[in-house]
Amino acid sequence: MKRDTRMTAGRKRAFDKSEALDKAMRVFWENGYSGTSVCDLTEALGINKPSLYAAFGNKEQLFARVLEHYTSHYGAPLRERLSQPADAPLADRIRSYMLGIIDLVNSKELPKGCLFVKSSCEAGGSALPEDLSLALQVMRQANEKSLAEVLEQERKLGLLPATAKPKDLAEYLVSVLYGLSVLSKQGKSRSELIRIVDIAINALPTPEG
Amino acid sequence: MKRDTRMTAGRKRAFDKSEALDKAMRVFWENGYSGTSVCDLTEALGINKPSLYAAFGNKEQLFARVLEHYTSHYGAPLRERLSQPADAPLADRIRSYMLGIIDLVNSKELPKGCLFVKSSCEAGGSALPEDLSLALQVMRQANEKSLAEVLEQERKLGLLPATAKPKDLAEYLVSVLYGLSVLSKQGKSRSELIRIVDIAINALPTPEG
DNA sequence: TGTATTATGTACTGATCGGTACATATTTGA
DNA sequence: TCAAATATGTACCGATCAGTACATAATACA
Repeated sequence: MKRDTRMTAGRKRAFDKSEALDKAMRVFWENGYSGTSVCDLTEALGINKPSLYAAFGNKEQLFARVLEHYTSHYGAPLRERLSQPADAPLADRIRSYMLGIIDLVNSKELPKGCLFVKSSCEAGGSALPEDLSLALQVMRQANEKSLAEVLEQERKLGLLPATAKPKDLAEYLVSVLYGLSVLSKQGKSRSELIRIVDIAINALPTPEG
Repeated sequence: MKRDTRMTAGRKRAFDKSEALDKAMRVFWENGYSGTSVCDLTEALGINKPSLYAAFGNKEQLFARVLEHYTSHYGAPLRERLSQPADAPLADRIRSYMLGIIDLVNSKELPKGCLFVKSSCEAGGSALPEDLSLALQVMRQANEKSLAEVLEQERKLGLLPATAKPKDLAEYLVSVLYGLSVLSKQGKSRSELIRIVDIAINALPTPEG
């Protein structure tokens, strides 16, 4: 069954599995889960259906791996901007993080918008299998928690007022980011999105005042 | 062909057309355009397919009417909160407007989230017909424009600084609202969403400062 | 009471959906 | 060179998709 790096008997896979995963991500990102057919996927990947099913299980399992791939390769790496130039002002780091999100949801080389937001919008009804809705829920909680933890840390360092509520602030920032991804999907330009960020930053409380 | 109010010969329609439209809206709101089948609709409406096609054309035309119904009956009426108690502070009116949106996207009697945001996320790819994507685009521009016009009016009245950019502020507010609808879909409570609004309001500039 | 007109219910269409059976091709290890 | 194992390509499965033909029922008007 499990092959990947190990060398066992059998014909070699004629396509690169992680390249295929990235291609599949773009198709789902473009058309959504229920808007993507298995034929759409096999055409984009240049493989036949049995190869896809052998490599990834089925459409639902493939989408679950796509979500993993998306967050680990595209979403999560941006989070280090929140703490990375440790001597930079918090507002600057948050701005840098949000600009990173803008470049992700408004890239020329990727579908517009955010796959995670798009999938969340599909969740709940019959369009998305329940297991995938649950997976999204888990990812959302993890993302929100990591953001709130960064802000809590900043508060302890005195870069946020003692009265600031990191969880609420995190949810606010997430709300703006979600909105940016929808606006990007609707055709807004990078500079327009940046102007939104520059306004949104003003809502953050400062230590003195 | 056209009947509606006029009295011509022929069997009477056995269902209320506008009630049917509202029911159809809820189905699309729940499952999205590509996630909703015509059978889903006929079951929810309690009618047969020929009746649906005779009354609304086809799936795409029905969805276009659903979008109209949604904005005119649920979205647009909230906008008067932006100017209505004319003596109330602008921030209070904006807050009231945003709370109205929260109650819309987080109602117990309606599907969670915003049909408009959900549909926008489906747009672009092959999941949504191009004509519907265009219709969404038009609705988005109208909504944004009306919001910006209110803010421009306020600026002229001196309730916003002369340097304020109504268009940018409108896009910022829209961004937060879009985010709220996604967060509501993800399960956030009304009180959590209100806390986000109360933070978001802080980003608005005040005349003196 | 006809007759034209419209709606309804049944039953169907071809196309596409997700998924697979099966024969064939290719690889490793014995 | 042979056998076990894995991948590929073709061709198919039943289910569901959006949409419709057609016979029947009900209504307004003459």
